[in-house]
Amino acid sequence: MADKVTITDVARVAGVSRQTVSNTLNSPEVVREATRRHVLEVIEQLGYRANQAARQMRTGRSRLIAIRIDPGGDGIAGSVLDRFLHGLTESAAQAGYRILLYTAPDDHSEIATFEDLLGSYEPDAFVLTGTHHGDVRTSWLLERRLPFVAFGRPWSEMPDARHPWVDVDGAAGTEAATRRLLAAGHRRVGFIGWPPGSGVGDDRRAGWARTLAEHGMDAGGLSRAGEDAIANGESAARDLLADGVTALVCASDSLALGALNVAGPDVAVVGFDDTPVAGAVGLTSVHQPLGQAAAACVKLLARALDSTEPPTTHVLLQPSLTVRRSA
Amino acid sequence: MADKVTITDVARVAGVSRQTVSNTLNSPEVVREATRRHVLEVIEQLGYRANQAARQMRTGRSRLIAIRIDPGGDGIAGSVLDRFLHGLTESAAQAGYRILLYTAPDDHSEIATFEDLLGSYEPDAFVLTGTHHGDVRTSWLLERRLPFVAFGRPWSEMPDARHPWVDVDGAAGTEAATRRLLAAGHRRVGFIGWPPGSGVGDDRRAGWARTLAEHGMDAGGLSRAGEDAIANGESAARDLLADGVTALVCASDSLALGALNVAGPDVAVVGFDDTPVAGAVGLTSVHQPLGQAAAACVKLLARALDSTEPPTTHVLLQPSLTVRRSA
DNA sequence: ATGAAAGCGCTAACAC
DNA sequence: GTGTTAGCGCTTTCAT
Repeated sequence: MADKVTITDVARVAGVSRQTVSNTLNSPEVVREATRRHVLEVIEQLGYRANQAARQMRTGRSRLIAIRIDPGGDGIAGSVLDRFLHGLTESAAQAGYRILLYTAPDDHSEIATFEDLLGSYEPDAFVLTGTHHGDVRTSWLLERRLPFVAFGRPWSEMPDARHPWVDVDGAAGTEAATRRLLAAGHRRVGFIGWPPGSGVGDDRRAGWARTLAEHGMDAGGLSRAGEDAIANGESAARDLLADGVTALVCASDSLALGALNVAGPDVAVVGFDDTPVAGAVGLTSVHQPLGQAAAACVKLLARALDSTEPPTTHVLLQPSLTVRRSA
Repeated sequence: MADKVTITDVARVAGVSRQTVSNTLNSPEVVREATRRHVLEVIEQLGYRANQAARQMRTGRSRLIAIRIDPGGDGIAGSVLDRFLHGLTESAAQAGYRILLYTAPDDHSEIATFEDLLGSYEPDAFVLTGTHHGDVRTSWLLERRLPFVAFGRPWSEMPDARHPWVDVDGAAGTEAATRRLLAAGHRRVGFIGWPPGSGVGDDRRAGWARTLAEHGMDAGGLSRAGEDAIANGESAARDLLADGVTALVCASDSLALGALNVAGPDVAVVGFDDTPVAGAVGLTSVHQPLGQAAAACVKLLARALDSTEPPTTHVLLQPSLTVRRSA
């Protein structure tokens, strides 16, 4: 029976005032050791849990972190967010926060949702994903000094785009992939990416290009597919293979899957994201430490939420290569 | 500037009392038409949003629906929950609810989380997924008369296991798949499923078996793989193919993927769930209307939350067949 | 149809 | 170190 135990009940049973119970929970150092212990026991025994709504009214803190969930394109990339979300929920719970979900068809609607949420549920912070050049969401939040962290670097030159972020070093991932291909004896290693301008895509391409350069090779075999789709990976791969390329580094598993479809057994292919599809078809892929990324987000948020002047902090995580049949 | 507009501000600007504003929102029929309109205008103009915490304290309703998020096995099935979650968030928002996430390693921990959540954030309802025989979670919630809906039928004979649920007719899905294979001329259609005892798996097998029976064929080509994994699909398929089967209906995309790996181009394969992987490899698969399922869950919950004595209601949705190269 | 008063559970100030 | 007071924003009686 966990029925509505209030702080008054705890105080009565423990034989102290309500305030002492509150202090035991929120400012333990101000309560005498013996009292503290006793109160804690009663709390345990009664199964008391502080009511969030009441606490929120008084403190203005909801202990809620909001994040957008969207069905990612072909669903392949979607699983990345899925895994990140799980890690986020877990890390947040450990830090005493819960995750609140919302959707939005585009960035401007998302801002409208910010306003809605802030006025009603009052989340303490937001986690942004898929940030991009000139992201209106970050500027909106920054202007209002609302706490948030971005999963993804701010791909922008704007000086005020300084905010906490967590990201995975994409270039390091494609570098590892390229190195492996080179070590396996491949001399013509191509890259399939997206059109230039996307920070994430450019970063991944850079890792490939710089590794070839280090080996005194020129980054000739480059193909920019259109948007992230299997069909685009197929046509891009066809072009490069006709060019004499024998190994392919791809900016995503979707593109890699397309490459795999048109590549013979001797062609090596490496994808990016290590999505479930990669495991299913035996595709070697760059793996992102999503659980760690989520934990880092929560850590940064907790820090920003506790100190008045949040220090801008960044965390850049290193990916690893999950090796399978394809390379 | 959307800074803390309270009901008092609206009342002052509109020249009415606070209650009239509250009534306009919660009992519109009790307010005179002209007043109502005016108040609504002021609300809009001021960007007022009722504070949830305050409302919750008074009414005891949080307008929060909680659901567990877990990284599903090989991640392939995980994308099903992902899509469902998105639909749920969207439908819930339309009904004035938000989705709160939590994790739990097992069913018993999940019950502990119920208690925790109920004592602090007080979600109005829970959405359960992956219900199974003798599910302790449903009985726990039922005993305490806590509102919840299960996505998945209660696969149990227990008479008190009566609660709202939404599900997709798995048997109808495998029936459609089997019919298509038969129509394409296949005479030996096998089935790859899981060990008996799982409600979901048994249901999907039943659809295949009854369709063969209708055609006067015996359901000989049956193979029960172990748990849901590609490797198990491979070995099961090998056995059946050696037996002379030319087409395979599978209980999941994971199993189907395994079948595809060992099947020649003339063998037809149909998966289940229409996950992103299916699209990627050209696998025909049974598609579940996840968005509709989510909407139905919210509808059932909203009904249960509004009437005192919640009528147990069920919704059984029909799947469709997404046809691709594999069949 | 509209207004006044009370109180949900909690914690920041301030007294003791 | 502990108890008392007040009030966060809202809605539910009850009076007008």
